Amino acid sequence: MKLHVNATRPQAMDVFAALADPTRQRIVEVLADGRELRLSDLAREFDSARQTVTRHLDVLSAAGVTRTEWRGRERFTSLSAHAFDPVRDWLCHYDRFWDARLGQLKRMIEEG
Amino acid sequence: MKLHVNATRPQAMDVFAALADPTRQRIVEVLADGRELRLSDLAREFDSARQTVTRHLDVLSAAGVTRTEWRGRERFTSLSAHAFDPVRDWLCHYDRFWDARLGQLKRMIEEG
DNA sequence: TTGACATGCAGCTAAATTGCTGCATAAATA
DNA sequence: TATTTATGCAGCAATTTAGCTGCATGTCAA
Repeated sequence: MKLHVNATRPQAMDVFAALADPTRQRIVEVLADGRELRLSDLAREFDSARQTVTRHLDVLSAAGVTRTEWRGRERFTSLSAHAFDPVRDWLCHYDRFWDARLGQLKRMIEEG
Repeated sequence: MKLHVNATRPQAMDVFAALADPTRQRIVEVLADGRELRLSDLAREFDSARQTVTRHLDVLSAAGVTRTEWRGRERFTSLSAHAFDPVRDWLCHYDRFWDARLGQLKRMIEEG
């Protein structure tokens, strides 16, 4: 999926799309312990073509979930420190909605 | 996207997939103030075919994001009370990972 | 310099997704 | 009863996605 607004500030929807795939969820899981992994290591781990993993990493990094670092000819990928911030923010947004609704409900009850 | 495990307990991935579409995000936004809306009202609101909205509502309710209530021939949709719980849980899971990593880092520093 | 290795880029196929239309069905209403 | 209304179901076309292969490029090491 294309980035919703621009390339520098991934929106929650991009992160949702990035996480809506089982292979990418596995990638995130493998990276979750903080390791930096090479592209070909990931490909071997998942028993899938290197080019396939590349595409998934493109989606993840476009969504800001992962970061890429080049050392010589090797591409290392790790989880971004702010990987899931958009998701957190998105949840907060709707939590506010719900708090307001609970408030309403409370008033309705109190006022009979 | 098919449900990842079974139909009764939507996984975070199903919710991610459900929220990874702009039309469905708009539906969620419209429902967020707690209203119950009829199918045809939603279709009119989004200026799209009723059958298209039906499909989106199927995805959302399969992911546990919305609930459906029938009254006579009318189908009302509202946000589920636990709409985003899987997302919250998913975040908590990775927060634990990060806490553990911070703990490791702390120990490494303290122990030189 | 030469060979091996890590990766990118282009392109192909199968499957899933999103939008639509047409028609059938069931419920409310005149 | 006949008509309108709200919806479901089936199916079609365009787009996107996820997997693959083949070949080109660039880097390291002998």
